[in-house]
Order: sequence, then C-alpha cells, then structure tokens
Amino acid sequence: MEAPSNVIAQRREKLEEIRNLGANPYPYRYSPTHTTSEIHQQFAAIQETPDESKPICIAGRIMTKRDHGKSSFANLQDSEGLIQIYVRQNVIGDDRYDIYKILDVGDIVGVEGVVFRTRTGELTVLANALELLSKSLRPLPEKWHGLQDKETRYRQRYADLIVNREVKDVFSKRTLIVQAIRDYLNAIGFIEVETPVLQPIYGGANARPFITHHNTLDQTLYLRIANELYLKRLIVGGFDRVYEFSKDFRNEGMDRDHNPEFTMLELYQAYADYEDIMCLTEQLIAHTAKEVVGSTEITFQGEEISLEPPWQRLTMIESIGVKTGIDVESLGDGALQDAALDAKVDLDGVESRGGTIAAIFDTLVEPKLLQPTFICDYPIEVSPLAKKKRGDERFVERFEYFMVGMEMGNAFSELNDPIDQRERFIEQGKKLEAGDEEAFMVDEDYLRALEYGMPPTGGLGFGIDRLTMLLTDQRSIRDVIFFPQMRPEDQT
RNA sequence: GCGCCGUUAGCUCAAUUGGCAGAGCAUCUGACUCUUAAUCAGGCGGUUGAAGGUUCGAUUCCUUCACGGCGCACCA
Repeated sequence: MEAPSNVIAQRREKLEEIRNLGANPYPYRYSPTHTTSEIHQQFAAIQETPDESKPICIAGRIMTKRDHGKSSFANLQDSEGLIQIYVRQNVIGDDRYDIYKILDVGDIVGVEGVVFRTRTGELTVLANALELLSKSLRPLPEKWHGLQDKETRYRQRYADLIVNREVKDVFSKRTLIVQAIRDYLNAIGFIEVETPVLQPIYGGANARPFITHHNTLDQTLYLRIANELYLKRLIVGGFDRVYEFSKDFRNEGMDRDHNPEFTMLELYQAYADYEDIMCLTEQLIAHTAKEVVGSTEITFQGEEISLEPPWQRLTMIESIGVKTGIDVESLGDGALQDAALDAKVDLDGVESRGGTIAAIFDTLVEPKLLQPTFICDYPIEVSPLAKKKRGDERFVERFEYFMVGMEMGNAFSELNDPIDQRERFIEQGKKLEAGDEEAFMVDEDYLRALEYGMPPTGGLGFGIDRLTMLLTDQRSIRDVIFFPQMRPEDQT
C-alpha cells in the first residue's frame, strides 16, 4: 500500500483527540428526518427567521468548512444534494463546539437544527446539535477542480462519486434505464428470468470466453458470452415472452466501447418475427429515452439524435449501395472482393461472399450511421442462429441497429428448424477446429430442445452499457460502469 | 499485440537551452459569531511513476519496465 501521508497521520491523531473529548468517532446509527432535497422543497418559502417549531435532522458528509472563530459554516452533502449548515458556539455549547472545530472536510456528521435563510439568501440549517457519525482519515480531492485523473477516478470510484456529482447522475440514470426497460417489458407480458452464468458449452455469440473450472465436478465451465440459447430453451418450454438482464463475459480487447464484462438485455417473443422485433425495439428505446431524459430528441457528443420511431430501415446490401456506391448484387465474387480491397477493407480471414459483404459493411457503412438505423438481412454465413430470409436463402432475417456509429443491438427471426440449425452448428464446428476461437461449439442439448419444437420466435439483444452511454452522453464505456476492468495497481 | 501522448506535494497544475523543484487549494498555528472558491498573518508538505545510463550536474536527454489515455488491431 501507499505510504501514509502526513495528513492521514494528523487525522489519526484527531481520532484520539475526539475520543479524549468523550465522543465516539464511529457511532452506530442516526435518524435523519430529511434529506437535503426535502429541506430545499419543504422550506423554500422560509425567510431569515427560522421556524423553531419545525426542527429537522440531516446526515451527510462535510464538503467545505468555513470557520469564523466562534461560529462556522459548512456544506453537507447527502445522497441527494447539498445544504449549508451554520454552527454557533453559543448554540451548540462549548464542549460540542470543541469537537466540531477539529472535524475535517470528509467527515460524516448528523445535524439537528432549524432551517433559516442567511442574509445572502442561502437556505441553511442552524445547528442545535451536531454529532460525528464517521471520521474520515483520508483527504478528499480538492473542492474546486475535483478529481480529474481518470486512472484514479476508475480505481477509486468511491472518491470520484463523492466529489464529482455529475458522475453520480450518470449512474443514477443507468438505474433508471434498467427500470424503464423492465417496466415496459413487464407491461406487455414479458417475464424476467435467470439462466446460468457458468455454462458447459458457450454459445449465442462469436466471442472468446473466460474459462473456469468446477472442482467437485472436475469440469471445464465457461463464463457466458450470451444467454441466448438458454432463453430459447425457455421458449421451447412454453414461456412465450422472456427476458433477462445478463452480465456477459468476453475475453477480448478493451476500448471505449468494450469492457470484458458487460450487461446485455436479451428478450424472446414467441410467434413474432424480426419485423415485430423492429417495432418493439424502437418503441422500447423511445420509451426508455422519454423516461430517463424526458425526450426522444437527445444530444450525443454534440450530435443531435432523434430516437422517435419509426427508424430508418435498410437492407445491408442497400446500405452499402447508399453509403459507398458499391452495387453488391451486380458484382461477382471476385469483383466484389476487388471492390472491397480497393476501398481498403481488410479481408484477412474472410472466406465467403457473405463474409466479404459483412466486412464491407463493418468498415465502410457502420461508422457513418449516426441516426438510428435498422440494417436488415445479413449474409447467412455470419449468422448461424437466424432463420433464412423468406425468398432468398443467401440471407437471414436478422437486423442490427446502429446509431452514433456504434452497433447498439442485434435481433433475428430465430432459427427453429433443428435440422438447419444442426447444419449451421456443423459449419461452425469446422471453423472452430480450423482455429477460429470465436466460432460456436455444437450444442447438442440445444438441438434436442429445438427437436421438441420451438414456435416461430423473434429475439433481441442489446447492450445496456452502450444504451447508457447514448442516453448520458458518455463516449467511454468506462464512464457508465462503476468499476471498469483495470490492470492491477502497483502497490509496491 | 502495435503506435502516439502522459505520470511532478493529498488534489489541480507550473518549472526557459540540462543549472537551487514552484503555485493555488487542502493541511497545521494564530485572529475572526451571516460565510459561501470566506478573509487576514505565519508554517509544514517532494524517492519528479520504477530501475538503469549519459553528464560536473537530469523533472528535462537516452534505454528498459509499470500504469493510464487516445488511435489501430482484435472484437460487438
């Protein structure tokens, strides 16, 4: 650990001083009657003379302290905001004032008092009594500039949250987003379920897994990369509308859009196809935006984004034509590859025509999709869990939706033909054997489930983290995850 | 994994061409009973991320390493 600084040593001495003065620096409980925001609401009309008939108790952290000899002002912060307190020696008494004098910024106190307004108009609690609730030993970052250093902010999120209030707002919104989604889905007949995090066979996405081991079973287990195949088993079992907020784990690189563990919402609706899911998606996201930011019109990194349905719908082939001028359908396989290479698309590891189309899309089209756009009908080669497109077996009924240049979600008409699904798995198995660590494993139990018969089903998955980035205007996923993954801190 | 940039007091940041490592806030002492970036006076605070090298002398130049940010790659 880091060496104790002088400040920490000083504060440890104050601990003893406080004990010597007869106070417990770590008492057990306190009963606040109000939060700071309740005081601001309920006493908005108060004038300079306090209403002695309405004493209140608040608890919070001292954020600033302005001592004036025999009186002092301080700002107290609780979970909802700030309020000024005014402490006078002749009001709280000499003994308590002696303790108050040596309290530090960062200490947590309980204050009983009456509310009044100062000459300068600030709503203030005049303390009748003040009690230390927890002594702080470590100095807070500076009040004016706050905590800027990103590394410290991520490693010591607790300090970040104390001093940077807007960070707390982002995470409060994240909670509201989850609640809005849950409320919306519950209201239209979905039920929330839980499925395994530890899976003997990973599937449902193309990604490298984290591998772990169960000692008693002496069995390799994988942390889930998706919960898709389990939710569809529940559709087979007769739950017609299910969803799960799924913490997923992917053993891959980290950047502004990726954290090794992240949260996906997946939902499945029996008797629906991907067109139905498109309508559900745009309604769900628009509803969430209204609940959380009050509007479907949002700003992301200076860009005006409208989430108001309906969103633009393009097939992947159409979008390539619109954004690059490449007419995919008129080009043979070789000509298409040449067109891709001319446009500096990296085709390393791409073996199929469908893979080429997807690579062109990823490189040239995706970054240009700022407003919400559904991209439909993916090449079958890159979509092993989606049902073939009606009337064109080169494609599947799949869409992803994009905004601000990011992929935000993925959905299909779910493949429910067990024979077709087995063939797709076998194709994936060949890729896996050829060294593609991200290809699927054959999941015999899932095939068995499909053989019992799964209704036609539409499914959707989208990242809660990225939706939170969008709705809170944060460009980095680390700013919407409390404790983003970090390398170990050097503690020598 | 690759490239670029960064790391100086508790926090936010300076330091000229390689020449005594500084400021504001915080902290400590004293004064002050309506302040709010309180004010006034005085003080403390540093292994300049780590190790090595060049040099009379390194925060500064070189090498290696650690961590972070951004970009690329990988990937949704």
